[in-house]
Formats: sequence, C-alpha cells, structure tokens
Amino acid sequence: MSKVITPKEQDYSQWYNDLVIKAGLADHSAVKGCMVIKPYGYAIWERMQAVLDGMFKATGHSNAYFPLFIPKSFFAKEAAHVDGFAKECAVVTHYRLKNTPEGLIVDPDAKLDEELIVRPTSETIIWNTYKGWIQSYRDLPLLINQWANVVRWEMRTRLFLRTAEFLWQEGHTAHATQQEAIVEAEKMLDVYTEFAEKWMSMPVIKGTKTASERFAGALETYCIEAMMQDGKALQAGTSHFLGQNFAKAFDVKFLNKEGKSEHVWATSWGVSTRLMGALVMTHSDNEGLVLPPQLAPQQVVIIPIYKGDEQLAQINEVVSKITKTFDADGVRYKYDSTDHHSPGWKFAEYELKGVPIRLAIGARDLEKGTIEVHRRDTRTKQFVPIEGIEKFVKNMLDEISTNLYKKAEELRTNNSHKANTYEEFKEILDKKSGFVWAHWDGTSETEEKIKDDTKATIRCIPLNNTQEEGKCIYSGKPSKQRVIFAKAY
RNA sequence: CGGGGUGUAGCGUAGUCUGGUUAUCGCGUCUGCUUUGGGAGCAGAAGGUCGUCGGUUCGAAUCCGGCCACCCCGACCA
Repeated sequence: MSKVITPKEQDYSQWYNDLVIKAGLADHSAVKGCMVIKPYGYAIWERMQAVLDGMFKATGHSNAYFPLFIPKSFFAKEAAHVDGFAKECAVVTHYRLKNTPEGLIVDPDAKLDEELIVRPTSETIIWNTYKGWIQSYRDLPLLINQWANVVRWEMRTRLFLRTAEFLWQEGHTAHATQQEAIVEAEKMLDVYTEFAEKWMSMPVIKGTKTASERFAGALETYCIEAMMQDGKALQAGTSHFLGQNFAKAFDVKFLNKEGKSEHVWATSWGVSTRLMGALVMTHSDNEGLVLPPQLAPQQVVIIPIYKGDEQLAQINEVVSKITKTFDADGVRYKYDSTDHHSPGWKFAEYELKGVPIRLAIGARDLEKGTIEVHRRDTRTKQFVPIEGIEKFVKNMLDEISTNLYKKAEELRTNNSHKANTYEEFKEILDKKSGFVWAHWDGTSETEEKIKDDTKATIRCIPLNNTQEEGKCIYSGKPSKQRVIFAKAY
C-alpha cells in the first residue's frame, strides 16, 4: 500500500498531483517550473501526437520546423502580440561561459548584439519566413504545422496544466482571402473537437473568446472548452483568425489574379501537453488514472496467476493464442508474467496506470476454459469463456470509450446551470461551481467586473448558440444570447 | 511577485520547542527460502553531505541569518 492517492473529494488539487506523479506520467524537475515527462506519460502524448498529426495531414497540412530563438526586433513588430507575451518571455543575452577562479560565469565579452527571445509562440519568426515564401496567389494557401516546445515564464506552475516549458503543435496558415482564413480556423477547431470527443472521450463546447480572452494579435479566437470533474473549465484547444495583422507587420503580400498586390490572411491554432492534464481530470478516479482505450498505451494487461513453472508454461500457451489474435486485430496489450510482484500488486498497479481492461488467468480458468475480465472504468469483473475473448475484449473497449464520454457528458449536464439574476449567478458559483449560462451585455467592462467579483470568466460564446432575448445579469442591458461563465484552469 | 507551509535514505516519516553517545520507524531495494485468485511471509543485508551556505557554541538535524527548491492560496496565463 505504498502508493496512496489523496481522495479527490478531500483535496482535488492534491488528488491531481498525486495521480500524475504516482501513475508515472511526470515528475518535477531540477529546473524551476519545468517538468520531466516520464515514459508512460510520454507514451500517451505520442499517441495524441500520432492521431492529431494524421488529422492535420488529412486536412492538407505539412510539418516543418522553425527556430527556438526569435530576435527581439521580430517580436516587437506586432503591438498586441508584444502586449500579450512580453511579461513571460525568457531572453538569451549571451553566447558563452567563462571559467574563472571564482567559478563559472557568463562571459561579459560575449554579449549578443541583439537579444534572442525563447519562443513563447512562433508567429513572428514564421511570418518573417513566410515573406520569402509567398509572392503569388499560386503560393497560397500555405498550410504548415510544427511540433515544438515553447517557453512561457509562468509564475505559478502545475504539472501539464501550466509549466514554464511545454510541448505543443502550432499550425500557421496563409490564405488569399479573409473568408478562406476564417474557414480554416473553424475547420481546425472541428479537428480539435473531433480529437477531444472521439479520441479523448471528452465532450467539449465550441465557441469564440471575448475580446479580453482573445489571443494576442488575433481578430477572433475560437476555442473548445471542457469541464473537469471539479466543475472548473479547461481550455483544451484554440484556433485563431489573425486577419492581416501579421501579414502587415511582416509585409507579406501576394499578387492576385488581377495582378494586384494584397496582404495575405492568416490563422494559427494549437493544442499542448495541457491535454494530458485534461485527460487525467476528465476520467480518473481515486484508484488512479482512467484512460480511454483510444489513447491508452496498453489497452489490455494480461496477468497470469500460477504456482510453479509448469502452470506458468500452460498459461503462457493459452495467452499466446489470445495475444496472436490481439496482434491481428491491433489491440495494444501487455502480458505481465514477471515474478517479482504478486497478482494483487499488479492489479493495483495497472489500475493506477489506467489500463482499460485487465485479463487474469490462473489454474482454475484453465480447467474451466474461462478468463477473468476486469473493466477499469466501472471496476467490475466477470468470468468469460476464453473462446471468443478477443471479440469480447474489442466490444468492451468500445463500451468503455462510449461510457467514459457519456459519464463526462453527464457530469457537464449536471453542473451546467442557467442564471437569470446576478444573485442567482453568484449563488451557483458559490455552491455548485460548473458552467453558468447567463446573459451578458457584450462589454469588457462588465466581464471584468464579474471576474473581480466572482473569479468566474466568460469561457466562450458558444457557436450556433440559441438566440433569445434577455437582460445582462450584471448591467441589465439587453442581450441576445447566453454565454458560458465558469472558473477556469 | 505577495501570503502560508514543507525540506532528515528511492518514498513517507520520528527527533527540532528544551543543542550532548552510533539519527527513529514504516514502505521500497538487495540476498535466500517459502509464496502467488486484490498491493505476500520469514530471516538477513545495503542505503544518510539531516535542502544549501554561513554564524553562535566545547559540541548543531536541533538555535540565528542568507540563499535554493517544492507544495498550497492569491494576482497573470494555454
């Protein structure tokens, strides 16, 4: 009983931290604010990457790689962008160290003429580059993605949810028309939505951000918002329509069919290792991680229960028949026949790691021709015939995937409320948390005041939102639709 | 960056208030035997700059100061 997880009812934050560390997803590192992603955590991220990368390719994008360092002068060119990111940039000022009697120091003679910013995002270096790539409408659209690390010097960090350095992908596209760029931004939001819902079993709400929550330099920011088990909102992905802001800042023009020179239209979009945090907080329980089968590095773990080598050999034989069918069907499994832990220990360990299905097989099963099947999401077990087990397992994997989605959706439904007055609004946030659908007058002033007052922010203005006449809960001014307020990560 | 807390073996800890032989216990690790259907048992062993630097003292895990790291709460953000 060495790996005890704090129950989430007792302390949700501690539960999350315990889970990330004890399930072996990540560790704190020797560097302030930076984490080490451990092999098990990275394996999940690699699955996310593989799926997303395939979706990007399928929508016509190509991968490329741009520098980690951005000259300060590039960074300065787009005013809103600077305002948004200046406060959290790591800056490289020197290029050499020097060994002195007092110890290793930064060589004062090796000062860079121009400081380099460690990228917090790559719009500026990329648009500086695109200037050389785009001359004609024939060069458009330009659809590029990069997988990279970025650095944002955060004051307070949490594993996966907010670290000084994190991994992500950032798509950067250039288009001939405004309409085409908007379509692209919305298309990538749909890709993220599909990824969240189909691959993470995590329901999300698509929407747009208010002006104050918008990306620095964007005309419109689209987002997907998910609800965590404590009722707080988590932004799981963003897609931005950048207008011509960066094209103008970096003077990126193209000749259209009429031979006229125009600035191009841009988008950028990204998801990060923050999705790992979302995954943990959407499905897991007090016993450990619960992973959706679509992303689990191992979907099935098989544990033999045996006395002596002879029994193990018999079990091995049966198991190898099962794993052959798994290989053929593309089921990811692990057969753990190691001898240094008891079956009970392994049960607990793989539950902690969130493996969706556990098969246990022992002497009694060999006699009866059965196998014990344990489901991680419901923590139920049953004995089923070995004959046809692969079909049974495949069905169960699908059921788990559907069930996880359904449970998350139910949680969101149960924690979504409408508020018609400010008193009602505050009471809901106080007592129930979750999403509050309320009318808002559309001004940043009102948004700001509500935030100061309640700590809740407007998570998004849902796309395809129901239109209804109403009054702003704060100012009483007329409003045509409800927006989603919540406390957020 | 402000407030609070923590730092003793891989992990969790006792000891700190009231300084004094060889720093406590549990888990884990290693060896051997017995075990194996929900975190196995017995026997033995290894493992420590007490976060770090400095000060006080005959003597510091313990008292004082600086620094560092991490956690929690706030402001800022994906």
